[in-house]
Amino acid sequence: MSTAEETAGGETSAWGEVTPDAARRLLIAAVEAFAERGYHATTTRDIAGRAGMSPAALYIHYKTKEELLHRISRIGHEKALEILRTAARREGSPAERLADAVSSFVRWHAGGRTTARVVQYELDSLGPDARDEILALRRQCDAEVRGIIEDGVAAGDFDVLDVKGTTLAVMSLCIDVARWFNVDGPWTPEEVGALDADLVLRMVGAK
Amino acid sequence: MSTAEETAGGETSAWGEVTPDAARRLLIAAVEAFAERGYHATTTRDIAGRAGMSPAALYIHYKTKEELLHRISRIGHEKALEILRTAARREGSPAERLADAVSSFVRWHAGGRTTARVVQYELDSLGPDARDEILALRRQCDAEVRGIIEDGVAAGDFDVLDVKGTTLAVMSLCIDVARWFNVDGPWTPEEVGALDADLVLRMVGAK
DNA sequence: GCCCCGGGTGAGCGAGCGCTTAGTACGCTG
DNA sequence: CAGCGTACTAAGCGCTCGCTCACCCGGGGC
Repeated sequence: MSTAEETAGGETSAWGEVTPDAARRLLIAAVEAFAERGYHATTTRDIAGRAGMSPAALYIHYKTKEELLHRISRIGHEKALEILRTAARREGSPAERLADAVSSFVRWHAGGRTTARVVQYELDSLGPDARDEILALRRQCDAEVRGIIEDGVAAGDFDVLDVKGTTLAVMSLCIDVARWFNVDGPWTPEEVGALDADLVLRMVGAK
Repeated sequence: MSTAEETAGGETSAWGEVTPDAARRLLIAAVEAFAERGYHATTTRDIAGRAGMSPAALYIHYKTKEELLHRISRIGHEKALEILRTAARREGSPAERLADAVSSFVRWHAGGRTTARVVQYELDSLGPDARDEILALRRQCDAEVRGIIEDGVAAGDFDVLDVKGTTLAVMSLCIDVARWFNVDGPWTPEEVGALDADLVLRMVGAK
């Protein structure tokens, strides 16, 4: 139950759009199980059990186990894109917008590590069609960040050698947080967000 | 066969210490399979098939499928540690040593992406004892990088707010290469290594 | 009051899993 | 060339997987 309670605070609210209630409970159970053990090591019995239902109940709301992963992945990527888009399109200098994008994106990866892990690392478990759909969302995420960096370069605020490569490095810094961040560790999501935002501003040579 | 040939050039040579020949072939087959599909999605039949042997042959050389992952993970981490240690202990300024560490570590993740993926992302598939052993090696890797950064700070060459956090960010940049690097993509391992080394020097505020 | 229908269950199917066992081919020793 | 150990295979065991099916239960319309 500790995991359910742990995620119940900050993460569960993100799945409010999923209805009916039983389908949402199954989805949340799947996120937790996939994050803990990985997609292939998770059984449908485990997911149903965490949701307090029989194994067969899963198939009333989802056609296959993969559909669960697909739904989670799409909703998660849409949320990630929304975070980056909001930061990219706000008022402010390129440096402010980049720092905002990085710190909020990192906070999402650290605070919602359960979801972020599934979203970032279980892509290869999807079939080709679903993967292609998710990859398109991922490219849009990259494009938002690249856009900010290009703005900074155009304005003369940033000093960047390789915009595309630097964009990828910025994304690496944010995404890899989901791999190492530990809720019981020495940092809060806010602290890591602030630290990484500072490091990214250094990377782009912000004036 | 294309995968076998692809890795045969740069990666297979790293497994020279594994004997006898059949055990090495099985290990290389396992690395490829684990990297492509993940540990849990890989079957022992698949590993044996790639090595041109029957399923039962695997159990002459390895007690379990997990032992294969354990062996791969240990050898890989030892190689990673050796790379970082060599860079950390060479002659030169902290900036030169840090750039060397990052570029060679990144080259290893990009060029040997097959191996690096297994080493960096399949840790949780190991049992508790094996995982603890590997985590100790991982902490040693972090310590080597942190040592260089501390040297730079002590010498007044670097300007760093949070040494521990910056170390983690540097590791993130390197490790995440294994997630996104594509052999058919626009960059060579050397180019990514040089780019990331430059970005890391900016992160630590190298003079 | 009865029917119906959507959400749920218990039991279990076929398939594929990790791993074992009985038997075989082969090279080395005397 | 007999004897033996090592490396390997064909067959298959017991189990668990994703998923299905026959049945059940409770609330709304007539």
